Amino acid sequence: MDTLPQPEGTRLALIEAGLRLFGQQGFAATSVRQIALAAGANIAAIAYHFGGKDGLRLACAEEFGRRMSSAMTTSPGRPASTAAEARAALQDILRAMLGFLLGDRGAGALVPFMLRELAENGPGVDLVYRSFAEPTHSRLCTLWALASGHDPASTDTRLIVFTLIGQIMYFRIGQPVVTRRMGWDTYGPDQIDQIARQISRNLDAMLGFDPEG
Amino acid sequence: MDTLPQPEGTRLALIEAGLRLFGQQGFAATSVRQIALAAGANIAAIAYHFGGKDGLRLACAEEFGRRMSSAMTTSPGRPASTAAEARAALQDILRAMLGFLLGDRGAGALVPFMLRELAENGPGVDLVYRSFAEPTHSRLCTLWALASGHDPASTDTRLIVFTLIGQIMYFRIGQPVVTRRMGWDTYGPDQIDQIARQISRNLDAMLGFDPEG
DNA sequence: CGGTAATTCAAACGTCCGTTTAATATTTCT
DNA sequence: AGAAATATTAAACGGACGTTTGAATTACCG
Repeated sequence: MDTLPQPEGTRLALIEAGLRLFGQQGFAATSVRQIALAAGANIAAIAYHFGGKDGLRLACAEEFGRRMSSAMTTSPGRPASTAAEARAALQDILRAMLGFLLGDRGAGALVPFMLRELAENGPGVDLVYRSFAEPTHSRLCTLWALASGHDPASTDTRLIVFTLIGQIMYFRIGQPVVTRRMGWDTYGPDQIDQIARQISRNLDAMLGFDPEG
Repeated sequence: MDTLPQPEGTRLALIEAGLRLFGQQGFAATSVRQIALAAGANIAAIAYHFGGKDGLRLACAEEFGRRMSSAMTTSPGRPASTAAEARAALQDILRAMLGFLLGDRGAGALVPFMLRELAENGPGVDLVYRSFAEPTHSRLCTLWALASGHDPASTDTRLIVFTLIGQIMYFRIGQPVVTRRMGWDTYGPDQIDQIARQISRNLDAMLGFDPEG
């Protein structure tokens, strides 16, 4: 276990192809030949650099963690100290999460890879947890506690935050169901805005905040 | 396209093994040999009865739809005509959905199969939609409209109902993340109750209903 | 420059995949 | 009972899989 330097060259190309293809098709349904072809590398390069297909999967999870961690730390937002500021920060974070999960820019192959790893309960779920789920949940717990006046460490607070996250995540995971029922063909900016406004209203309601008053 | 009689014997055994294994491991990661072994049938039986592995997958989706439809129609509940009744009916349905998705009884292999098919966007997603997602969403829209006084067919109503569903679904899909963060090893009756109470509180808040008053 | 290590490559490895075959067993019906 | 349809079986098929091999190439460094 060394310090995980940033990969480059063939290594990086293989990891990026793996992130994309594993995310699109799943681990079992993706062949090493397909990955090598997409990366412009030889088939044997996967065994050479990562020891095998499973090793590449882990390397992809590590790269996911690396990029996600840097994405998390570069968007701290201004610190909230009052309940009103905390509520505003919650709105901002939830909106950003929705854009990250549903939008087509930025996230790229990261979100599909994460959801696959989660659904397949693969070896990358640990890194998904540590680099994305836990930090996000923690920040939201702190802000919720500040905005609502409750204990940030209580069971109820942690559950409430999961209901907030779940509302957002489902619009991505259940995308084929949602778009079909809504009569949309994809999530465009307008659709994302509509969803965001609804989630924002839900948050206000859960906080007992009346935006009209 | 005949009338889809209930399968029996080898056919049924293969379908049940397929529902279970496809749900546990995913379609691509499950071999026909494994299915035949689990069903106590010969390998060639899959090709004989269903034309191939893909045919078995479709047959599993049809069986899923059959069981889900019957499960949906046998729990109509008493019809709601007032806002208070509608709110109570919403609480009941959401609680039942949570138990169905998180509990270990009844659902069996159906829920994992459904979630896999959804995650892989497989050919069964259409049947999942028609036999589960659409009927459930429709009922909830009607009840929400009655409970809140809004239009059951409006975009906002349909979105709100998806946020309700998403809160519940995420506790199943994100189970490894949730249990780890909550310090639980699984979802027991106590944990499900806690989650249900929180979702119930959220619903009340979204309806502008004050349970203390 | 020469030598050593690191990397890439075409080719082949053995294994498991989904499917097919052809023979046998079972059921169905006259 | 006997013919016909249906179902099950063991065995083999060609192909794709992940991996390994050993030589060729490239990069690094005294």
